[in-house]
Amino acid sequence: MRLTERKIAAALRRHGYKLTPQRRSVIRAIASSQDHLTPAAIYQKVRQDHPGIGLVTIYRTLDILARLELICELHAGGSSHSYTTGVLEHHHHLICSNCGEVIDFSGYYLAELEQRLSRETGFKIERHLLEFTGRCQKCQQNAQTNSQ
Amino acid sequence: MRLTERKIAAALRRHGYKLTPQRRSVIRAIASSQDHLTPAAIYQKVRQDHPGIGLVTIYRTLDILARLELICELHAGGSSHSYTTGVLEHHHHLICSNCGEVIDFSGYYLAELEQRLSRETGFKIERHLLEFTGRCQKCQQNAQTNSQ
DNA sequence: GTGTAAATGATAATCTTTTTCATCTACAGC
DNA sequence: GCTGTAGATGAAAAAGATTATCATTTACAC
Repeated sequence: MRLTERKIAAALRRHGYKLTPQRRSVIRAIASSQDHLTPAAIYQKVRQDHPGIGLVTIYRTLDILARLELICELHAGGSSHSYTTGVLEHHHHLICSNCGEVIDFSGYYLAELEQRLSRETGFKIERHLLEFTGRCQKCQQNAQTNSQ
Repeated sequence: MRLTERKIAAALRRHGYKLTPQRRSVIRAIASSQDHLTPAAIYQKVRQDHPGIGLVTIYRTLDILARLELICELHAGGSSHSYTTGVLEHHHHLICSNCGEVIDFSGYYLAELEQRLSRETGFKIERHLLEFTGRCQKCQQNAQTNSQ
């Protein structure tokens, strides 16, 4: 289940951050979209409400939200990170290398491997990142059509 | 088993790329190090042999080598990518969030999950990225010492 | 209300990576 | 061994993404 705008805003306050209209707007932009958005895309969306907002504020807000794990950061191959609403349920990503579509999946746990690694290396594991990259169905079909 | 400098060089030639001293030097820098190196670090190493080399050449060479999968690209959290010798055996990364140490591990295959995802989403999966992040033993000990 | 610590926005700096283009060179073919 | 040429290089600058600085503004605890 995805976090709602209200829950994210409340969590922000709870952690001692001020709830400014700008931050609220950034949160709304992310929460209202199903996609993973880059800072630049969020900037565009937020400027519709706040024409004067600075890109800096976007970065700062994203940084806080990501640190609190209220949004989820995606390290796709591209030049820029992107973000989406945090989820209560842990999940991973499947990314189309052609069109960039991102599908979330979950239900597969790496706990066993994590324990083994921890035992063998002495690491205290905090996080993991699992991403698959490939061609989505649509892009496979397009590629076929174009080459025939 | 890691690829050697000679094998990488040969593969480059085989794919129709010219084997310039600069490229050879970049390959040597990567192959002679156990660590994952950033483009900037490789630049520093290579300049010892080729004082006149441009950073651009490093980027171009890394781009080719990564595309041919002769070296392996790491998307650590940091601001820059890093690279290490390609390996014949598929592997994953365990990264210390404090000191940046990288440990490779393998022997855990995601084939089953990959098949399931492919079946459920229609994706043709090409690649995956699995990274664990945590604190290495040394950094855990240091943290303890400092806080007492 | 009011004071203050935190947040904002403008500007500029920084850092990584890419583009452009004139010059150079590895190497295939002789 | 030469030589021609496609491909590679290096210098410089552009392009992007992100971060730092700082004067001004504002949310909110009291």
